[in-house]
Amino acid sequence: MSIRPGNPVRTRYAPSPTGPQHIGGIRSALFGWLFARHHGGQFILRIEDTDQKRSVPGSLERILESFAWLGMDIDEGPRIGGEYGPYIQSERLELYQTWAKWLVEKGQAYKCFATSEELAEMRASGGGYDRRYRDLSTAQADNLEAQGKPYVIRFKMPRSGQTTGVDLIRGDVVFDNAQLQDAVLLKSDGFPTYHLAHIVDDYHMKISHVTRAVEWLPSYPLHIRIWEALGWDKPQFAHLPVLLNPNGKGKLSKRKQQFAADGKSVPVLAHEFIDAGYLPEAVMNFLTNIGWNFGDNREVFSTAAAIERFKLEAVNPANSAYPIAKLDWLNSQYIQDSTVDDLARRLKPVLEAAGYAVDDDRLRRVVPLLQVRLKTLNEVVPMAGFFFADWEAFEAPPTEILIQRKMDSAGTAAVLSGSLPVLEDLDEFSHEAQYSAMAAYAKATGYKNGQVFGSLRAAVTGQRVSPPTFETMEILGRAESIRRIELALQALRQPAS
RNA sequence: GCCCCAUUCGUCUAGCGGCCUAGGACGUGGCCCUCUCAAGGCCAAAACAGGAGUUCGAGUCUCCUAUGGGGCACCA
Repeated sequence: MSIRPGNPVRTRYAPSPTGPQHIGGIRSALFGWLFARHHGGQFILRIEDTDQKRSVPGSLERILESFAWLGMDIDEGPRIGGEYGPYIQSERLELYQTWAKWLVEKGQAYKCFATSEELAEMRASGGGYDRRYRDLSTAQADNLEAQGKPYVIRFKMPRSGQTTGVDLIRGDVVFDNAQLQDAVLLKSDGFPTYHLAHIVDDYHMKISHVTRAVEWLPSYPLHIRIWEALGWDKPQFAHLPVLLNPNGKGKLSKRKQQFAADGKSVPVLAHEFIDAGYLPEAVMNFLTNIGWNFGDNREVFSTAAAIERFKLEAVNPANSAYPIAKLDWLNSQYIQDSTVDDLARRLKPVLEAAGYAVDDDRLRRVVPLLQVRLKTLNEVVPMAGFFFADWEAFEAPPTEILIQRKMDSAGTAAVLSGSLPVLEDLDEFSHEAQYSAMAAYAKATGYKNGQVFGSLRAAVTGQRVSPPTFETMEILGRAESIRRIELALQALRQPAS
C-alpha cells in the first residue's frame, strides 16, 4: 500500500440523507472503515445534502444509530465534531462557490446559460449538452448575467486525449476524454453538484483514500480533471463492488421488498436487521465476508480480527448477489457461541416486546436450552415464550396437538396417567432422573420413548416443537408439570364434541 | 446508442503460470445420532462463460465474442 508518508489514512462515508440506511451503503462504508481502522487512521461521516429536494428529515439520526448498533465508530462528523467541519454540505456552500468562481477565473470552468428548454432540445436530438456556452467571451457572459439570466457553472473537460485513473482494486482505468460531458459544478440555485462538493470537501477534510461504490467509476476521469484543475494533490481511489439482488439481477434495491428463494422477505434496511433478531456481530461478519475474505478458509471471525487483516487490494472487484441465507447460519453461530448471560440480556427485550414479563433467573435457566435452536433472537417467542407466560392461565392444548403422530387418544391418555405416579415418586425432579424413570416406564409399557416423551411435551408445553421435555419440566417444576398433565388428561376425557 | 467495470460450484468465495484429478463455506440431498425442533458427525452432487492466441505448460497473461452490472441529470 502506497500511502503518502506522513499523511494519516482518512476515509469517509458520505451519504445523502434520503431516508433509511440501506445495507449497500453500509457495506461500502464498512470497507472504508475497516481500511481506516487497519491503518490506525480516521473515519469521517459527511452528509451530502446538496439536493434539497431529496433530503429527508431524521436521516442523520438513523445513520448514526445504524453505525452505533454495528459498532462502527466515527471519528468526525455531524453531532460528533472534528476540526474540519462543518460536516454537512449545506453548511459549506460558500466554500464551493468560492472554488467554482476560482475555476471560472482560471478559465477551467464557465458560466452556462442554457435554459431547461434548450437542454431538453439537445437531449431530444440525441446528444448530451453540446457545450454551446463554453466559448463565450467574458464580456458576453457578463452581459447575459447582467440581464439577470440564470446560469450554472460547468467544468471545461478536455475534448480530446485520455485520462488514466488508478483504482486500488482494479488497477489502471483509461477513459477517452471526449466521452465526458462538461459537467455542472454549481447549480443555478448556488448549490454545488456532487462532482464539485465532494472534491472540495475531500481536499479540505484531508481524505487520503476515497472509497466509494463502482457506480462512480465512469465519472472518475472527470473528478481527476477537476482535482488537477484545482491544483490539488489527489487522494487514492478504490471503487467498491456493489450488492446485487439475491437472484443476481440488478442492484440491491431499498424501495422494492426483496424475497429470497424460500419466499422470506430479505432485510435490506439497517433497522430491519435489528427487527429480524440478528446480532450486530453476525451482521458485521456477514457483510465483511462479501467481496472480501478472511483467509485460512475461515468464515467466522471477529471485527477486530478482520481489521487486522483487511486490505483494499484484496477486495473482489466483481459485484455480488446478496447471500442472505448465510446470515441465518452466521447468526446461529454467534448465538451458539454467546455466553448465557449475554444471550439472556439480548433475548429479554425480545420477549418483553412480545408481551411477556421476564424473570431473569428463569431466563438464565432457559437460555442453555435455546442456544442450539435459535437462528434469530425472535425465534425465542414461539419456541420458549410459554416459560414466561402466566402459568396459572395455562390451558391444555387442543387434542390435535396433544395426540401426536403414531398415537391415539386412548394411548395418549394411558401414557399421561401412567406417567403421573412415576413423576410424583421421583426423589429429585431433575431431568436426568425424569429421563431414566420415564425411559423405564416406556420400556415396561411397550411404548417408544418418543411416544411417551412427546405426549408429555405436548401436555406440558402445549406445543409440538419445544426444548427437550425433561429439561423443560425441570424448569416448570414438579407441581406445575403434574398440574399440566392432569389438565391434558381432562381435555382428553372431554367428549370430542 | 456510446463508454466503463466485471465473469470459478445455485450463492459467497480460495486461486495472483506448473502445488488444481480446482480448496472452503452457505444452501441442497443421503446416512448416523436423536423425545420434537435443532445442533453435531460422516458422505454426496455441484464451477474455471465460449473461442482464438502467448507459453514447454493457462482457472491464472492477451485479444475477440457472449452474458451480467453500472454510467452518459442543474441526483448523489
